[in-house]
Amino acid sequence: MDSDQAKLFIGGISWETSEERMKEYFQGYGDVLQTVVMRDKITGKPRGFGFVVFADPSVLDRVLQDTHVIDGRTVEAKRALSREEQQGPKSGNMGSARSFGGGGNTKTKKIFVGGLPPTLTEDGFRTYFETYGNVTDVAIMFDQQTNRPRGFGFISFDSEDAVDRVLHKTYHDLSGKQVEVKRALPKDGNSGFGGRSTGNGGSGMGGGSYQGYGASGDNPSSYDRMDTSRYMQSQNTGGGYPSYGSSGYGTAGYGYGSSNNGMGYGAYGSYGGANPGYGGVNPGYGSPAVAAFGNPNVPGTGYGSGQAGGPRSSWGSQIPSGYGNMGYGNASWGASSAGGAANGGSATGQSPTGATGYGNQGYGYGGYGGNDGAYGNPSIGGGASGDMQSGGGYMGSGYGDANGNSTLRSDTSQGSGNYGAQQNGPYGGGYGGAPSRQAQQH
DNA sequence: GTTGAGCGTT
Repeated sequence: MDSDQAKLFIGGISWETSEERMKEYFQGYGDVLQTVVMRDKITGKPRGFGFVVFADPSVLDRVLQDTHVIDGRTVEAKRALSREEQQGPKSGNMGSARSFGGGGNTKTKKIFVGGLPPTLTEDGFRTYFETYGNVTDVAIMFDQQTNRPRGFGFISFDSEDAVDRVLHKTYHDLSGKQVEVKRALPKDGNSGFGGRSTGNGGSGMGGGSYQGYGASGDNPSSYDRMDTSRYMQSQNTGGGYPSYGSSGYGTAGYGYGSSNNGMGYGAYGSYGGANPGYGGVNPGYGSPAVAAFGNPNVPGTGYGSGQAGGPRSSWGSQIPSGYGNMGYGNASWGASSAGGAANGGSATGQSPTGATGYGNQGYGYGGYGGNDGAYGNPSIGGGASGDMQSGGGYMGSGYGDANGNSTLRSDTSQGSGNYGAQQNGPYGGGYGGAPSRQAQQH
């Protein structure tokens, strides 16, 4: 993030130190766009650190060299870590992500604006942004109960250029107070592939090429079977999985059929290719944080991979949280981040839909070499990561249904082909059932 | 007391 380049973390500050005080202090080095003192959200007690954002990154060097005493405490200034960095340094390949982020893969023309002063009106909001282009929509969010401003809002433009212009700067001076702009997260998981940040997230496995899939693979037809995506976005209770798979890429050819229509898992499909008989088994399921079917014998392979559950929040970095990670079985996938990357471009990082786990396999990821019997092994305890769907019952039940039976919630009787030893999960047996043709051929 | 927090409605 550009703004992070000029942002410093200030640690060890006094509990008495305010934003104002910090600003006064650091103003001595150059223009300060913003200071913030972090407090406990509940108690309001200062946590002893904060951030300062300078207008000009070049002053950082001086700031970093000096020692600083504010309100009687010697504080420590360090470069602020981006969230990506916090999760695990990725040898600085972040920069390359840029071309994706700003570029043409973005569909959303909506901007999230954070840090709004409570006094700001929608008029003021709009007026400011109109200088960047045609504003088509403005919204300042209020708490539904208290009716108090929540401090953020949205602004929509009619052109991507305008959006780009706005995003060129992360901080905007709106009637005296700095606000922060970011691309809005697409609210519905399908639209958009809008996630920026390209999730080069990890893996380093040529995320670029995935992006390609991410973008082009979008198969609109999948929308047809989804009612309102909004609806599905909510918990997966009961209804089973919405067809996350919006993807369905490769639809034909890859056996991604939507054989499970209605039932949810739909599009997953398999890749059956290399592993006849496993037809149904498909990485990712696109389901949120589904742990992959790991081969228990391969520790470290990333079941939940990616950030199952996503640490803290994905705001800010908007990293795709690795839905649909596959990584099952094979260590070589292990990285699971492979999954993350694969989904990367499209994962919204937020929406349970979207982010289908396209069967990476078959796309050159080296087979999943997983060992066959492993699937469904009850010991996997798979669900692990699934913080979104508690219970993680996915596993347990044999997917891959060799019968090509696409029935979800089938009972054990479907068994023959099921690898799963038990039917723990609410999702019953053999989902994945996918495209029978592959599963059965042979 | 040392790396935040925020994503809707039509």
